[in-house]
Amino acid sequence: MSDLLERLRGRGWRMTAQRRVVAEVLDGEHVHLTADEVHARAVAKLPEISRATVYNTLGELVSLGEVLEVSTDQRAKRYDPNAHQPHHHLVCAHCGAIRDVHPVGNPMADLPDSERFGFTISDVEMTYRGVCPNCAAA
Amino acid sequence: MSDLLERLRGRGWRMTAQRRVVAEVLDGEHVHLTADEVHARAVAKLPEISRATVYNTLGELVSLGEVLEVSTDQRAKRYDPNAHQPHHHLVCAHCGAIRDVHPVGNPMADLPDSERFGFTISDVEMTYRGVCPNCAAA
DNA sequence: ACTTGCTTTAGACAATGTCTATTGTAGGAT
DNA sequence: ATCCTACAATAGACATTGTCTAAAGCAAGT
Ligand SMILES: [Mn+2]
Ligand SMILES: [Mn+2]
Ligand SMILES: [Zn+2]
Ligand SMILES: [Zn+2]
Repeated sequence: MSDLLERLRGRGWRMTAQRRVVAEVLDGEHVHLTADEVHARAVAKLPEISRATVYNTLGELVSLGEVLEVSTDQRAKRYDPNAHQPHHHLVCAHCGAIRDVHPVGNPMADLPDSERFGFTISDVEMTYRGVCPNCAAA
Repeated sequence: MSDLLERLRGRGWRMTAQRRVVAEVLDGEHVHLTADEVHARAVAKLPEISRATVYNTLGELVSLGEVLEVSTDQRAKRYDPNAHQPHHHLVCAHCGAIRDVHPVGNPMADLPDSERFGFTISDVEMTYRGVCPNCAAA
């Protein structure tokens, strides 16, 4: 994720140990951690990092478009580093596991004019729900 | 909404003034109130109703399948009496206005097997976002 | 090395929701 | 009509998630 850090530095981001560990924690595929999960993992690498800094940094990464906020349940928001490839989510109703998915088709086109109520629509968010293989086995 | 009350009584629901006003508040189309909004409107009809009772009653109505919980933002959950007609939502990104919508097509079929990760999928939730005519005018 | 403005921090505060112990009451029994 | 009792309502403590503030720390340019 050092290309992310380079990009951020180029955008005037002051580089600190705290910001580096938050960026490191958010690396990977199908990563959708809550702020407190990010904090717990960041503390493992940098014990003195505070909760406020994790929230601040996540908020900045979201503003910069480098991380997405995802709400698949009504609990804590989740932070998704897969911000550069549009996608939707598949969520296990039992354990909460989240996978990135890419349905075919154009859901925008599926909403008739008569159902648009004069809105200018810019975005559709799809959440598939079901039971993951792990939970089905148990 | 007295058919709802009849149905509930038939299911063994003890009828109280509090439950009646909550059910009354939840009557209508495109109604998506938060628990505290329900409480405020219930208080107007029955000043002594408590916040806990509103939460309890909403939770029961959800369990009974008579009201849906909807989360279109990461703020408070919203309670939707339109529980018997499957639908999705169109949300104004500016003022939060919510409309019930019925897109055509079958979004379940739009998720290829290779993207299902072994899940047994039971449901899809779609949220269209845009700007409502009111907010566009201003 | 110095300076300065950005960053971090602890903890107070806020919003939303849950739980508990007590009091009240709906509706059936008499 | 009155009584009983299990179910419901209530106040307020508590929990979770997130925001804000004021003080202290520090990155990076000079
Ligand atoms: Mn994702
Ligand atoms: Mn609805
Ligand atoms: Zn699962
Ligand atoms: Zn609007």
